[in-house]
Amino acid sequence: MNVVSLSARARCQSCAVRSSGLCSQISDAAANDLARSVHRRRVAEGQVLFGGAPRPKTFGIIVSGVVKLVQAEPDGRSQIVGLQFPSDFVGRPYLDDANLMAEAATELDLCSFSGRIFDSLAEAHPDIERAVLKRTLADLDTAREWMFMLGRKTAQERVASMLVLFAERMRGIEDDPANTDKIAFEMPLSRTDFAACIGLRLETVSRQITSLKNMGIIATGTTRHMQVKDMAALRQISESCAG
Amino acid sequence: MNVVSLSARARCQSCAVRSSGLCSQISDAAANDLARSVHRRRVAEGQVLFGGAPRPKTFGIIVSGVVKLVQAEPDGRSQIVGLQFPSDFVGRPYLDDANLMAEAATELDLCSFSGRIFDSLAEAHPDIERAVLKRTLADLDTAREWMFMLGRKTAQERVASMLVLFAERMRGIEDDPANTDKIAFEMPLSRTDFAACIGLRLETVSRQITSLKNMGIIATGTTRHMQVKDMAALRQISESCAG
DNA sequence: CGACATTTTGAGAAGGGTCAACGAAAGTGG
DNA sequence: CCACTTTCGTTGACCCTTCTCAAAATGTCG
Repeated sequence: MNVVSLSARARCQSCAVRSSGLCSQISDAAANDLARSVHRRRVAEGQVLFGGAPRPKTFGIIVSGVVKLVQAEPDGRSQIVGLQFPSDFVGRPYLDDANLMAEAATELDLCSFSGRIFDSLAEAHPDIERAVLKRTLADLDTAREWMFMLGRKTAQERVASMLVLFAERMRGIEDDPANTDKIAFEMPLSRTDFAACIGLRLETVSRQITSLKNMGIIATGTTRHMQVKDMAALRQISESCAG
Repeated sequence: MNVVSLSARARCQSCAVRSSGLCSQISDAAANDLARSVHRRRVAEGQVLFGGAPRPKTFGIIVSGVVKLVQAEPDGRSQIVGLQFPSDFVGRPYLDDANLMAEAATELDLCSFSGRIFDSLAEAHPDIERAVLKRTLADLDTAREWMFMLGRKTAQERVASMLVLFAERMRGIEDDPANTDKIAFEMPLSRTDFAACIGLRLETVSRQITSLKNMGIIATGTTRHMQVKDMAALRQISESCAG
């Protein structure tokens, strides 16, 4: 069994999120058990991880890509209430029917496991539950800052805030970390999804992006390519639109 | 020590939230340890439980009253991002400086304990941590439904939603549970706080309440007294304002 | 009863929504 | 490889909801 567990863990050595994922915050014993139960899989953009009718109910840690959490109502309105990035945990423990849908916003690499396996691991290793608790508390903090944005910020502040978020979480693909003022990245979301994140219509988002371009703070190449030219200015706008 | 723990637990027998609080969802051993560490106290309206500068950092379970969680920015704007009612857990484990403030919206009865005690109890009893995890996940679900409201609902839907929430959580003081269509209760929040919950100005809230009164769906006595005359209609409005 | 805080009502302004047209990019099939 | 369709993003014009500022009304408490 040591052979199995060692080889399972060995695969983790080359994992892109080994130092920041949930798995890095638990005991070796728990990490070994987890590694043995996990499988790497690729998920196509648009695929539902949980919350859809047939309920695949996936758990996992994102290795690459972005997941959107969508709160949708029968009348067609929907709001994106969370985004999960590489190293984040995806899943809703202890509840079969969350009124919430998780969908791959981009193609994903997922280190995934089933709900049953999560339950038995949580039972055997309290430190896994503690790590999930810490992540959940952090998600709650994020959700509450997001609520401030939805309740109180202007359109321009919202767009700037979201661009700051993306710039911080999507960087590293082609950037040197030293250059913190100019950041280029691929937008993980369509304009429609972008708007659904910040509680606006896509036309409004488009206008605000144009406005930021005219101010010289950002530039866009092909549709999804975003270039922040003055991160400091963007941050300032994200906090107060007043001038 | 059994004498001590028994007498500590004995006090719980008369507690108003003994059957719904965190303490009812953990093992007897954990509940005994918790009971021994806890003290009942009364908190005045407006007092800060955590997040203020001198940082009292209270943990506790609400026995009576309402706590508001406020996300405030330096420029003066603030958004209420959560409300905690009797039997809810208050506190932010594992983080000294949440960017968030918890304040007594009404006078409170609190079954409280310190952060240090929480840490040692969590260490000794994994089931306490599991119970907190479940509460936190439920809080996250609530926050995300709230986000939908802030991002997508109209003023009238927001006011109706919040009244439904209050009606559901403030009832029981003078109501028979059989009569689910007419509910009377005391509003735990001022108009200003009410507005801060749903991302509107207080004038807009006031107008919407007037409008609901004119529709015959609610009635108000003195300022804080609210009477829902047609709960079904209120629910319907809370979900879609369309007509 | 009088002073203060809170709530309601009013009128006007503005931010963002809606509808519609246009342009750009990407997939499709010959 | 190129027309064709389809999807996605941008821009424009107009309108409606909500915000803002101001005043009146109501409630609260000494």
